[in-house]
Amino acid sequence: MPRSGADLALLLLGGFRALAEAGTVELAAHGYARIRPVHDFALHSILGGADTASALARELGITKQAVAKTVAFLETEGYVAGETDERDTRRRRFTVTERGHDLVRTGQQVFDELRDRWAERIGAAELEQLETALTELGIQVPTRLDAPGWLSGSSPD
Amino acid sequence: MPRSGADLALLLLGGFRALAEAGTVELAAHGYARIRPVHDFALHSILGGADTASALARELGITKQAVAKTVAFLETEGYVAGETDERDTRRRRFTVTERGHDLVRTGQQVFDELRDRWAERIGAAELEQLETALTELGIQVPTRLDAPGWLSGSSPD
DNA sequence: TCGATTCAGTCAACCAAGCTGTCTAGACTC
DNA sequence: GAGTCTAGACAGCTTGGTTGACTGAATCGA
Repeated sequence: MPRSGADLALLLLGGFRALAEAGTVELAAHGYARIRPVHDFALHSILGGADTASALARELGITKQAVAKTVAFLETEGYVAGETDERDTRRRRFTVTERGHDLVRTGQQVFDELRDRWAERIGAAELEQLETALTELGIQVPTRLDAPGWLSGSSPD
Repeated sequence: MPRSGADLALLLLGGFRALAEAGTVELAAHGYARIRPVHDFALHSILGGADTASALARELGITKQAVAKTVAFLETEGYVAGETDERDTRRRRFTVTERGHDLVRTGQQVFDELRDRWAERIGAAELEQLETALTELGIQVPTRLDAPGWLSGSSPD
């Protein structure tokens, strides 16, 4: 009995959602409320050197305005600090605060634990095979996190 | 080298997105533009007997208002037809039109083909194992399609 | 060196797909 | 027949993005 392609898609989405939901809950329980992946991504990008709004926009594939909002959140929540670049006063350069580092660390930990729990349930080998399969399919890690395609009517006009 | 939980989440999302994106494109190419999963879901639900706005809302887990918009789209695009229930004139009962059936059929076909293509690339056995693994994890097919948890800041206050 | 262009960032307005809250009106229930 | 429940609609809000117009700083080039 061959399974349907639609079910496959939903399984994948369901899997992601299960992890995501649990992760958000755990993070909130650790005191990191209202954290979305884009925040974590932004922190990673900043750590990776994309430390201005424009650079982040390029890296995250969203507009500068969207970045501005995201970074404003991160700044008011104390995850990043921004100050004007002395060499180029147009720019504000962001650095990840201690609390920001904590968030990144905790996030990693939380998701690793969730993965471990999965491994326990279906076996480490099977989980690794699942990851290998997806990797082999050339699944590229999405840079844009919102609007998962099919969901949000992103038809290419 | 153990992989990270975050990567696993992104692989799953990436997998879904790859299918979803390709599916949307294919559907658009077949003349079904701006179709989102919720549309397909709604059609299935109507076929399954949830043929009023309220019933659809319950089934899809969204509000009546959201259903109203969805159904309005489906109706103007000719996928469903609605007419007032004679027994209960408050209600409009929806039926799936021929075009609606075509869409459902084509959608299935498109996604099955995408799945076949994956099977060719990584092997049918491996793909089935992937599906089995996810199924074993008790991944439940998401009823709500938008706001995939971690993405949309659905923190449980 | 001055003018043109590019680039960083902000503001305002908009969009999409949901949401809540309020309402009308038809249908059951006693 | 009164009260309650249900179907559906309308208005307006929310979230997380978008576009477009703009200011002001930096850089390029004749």
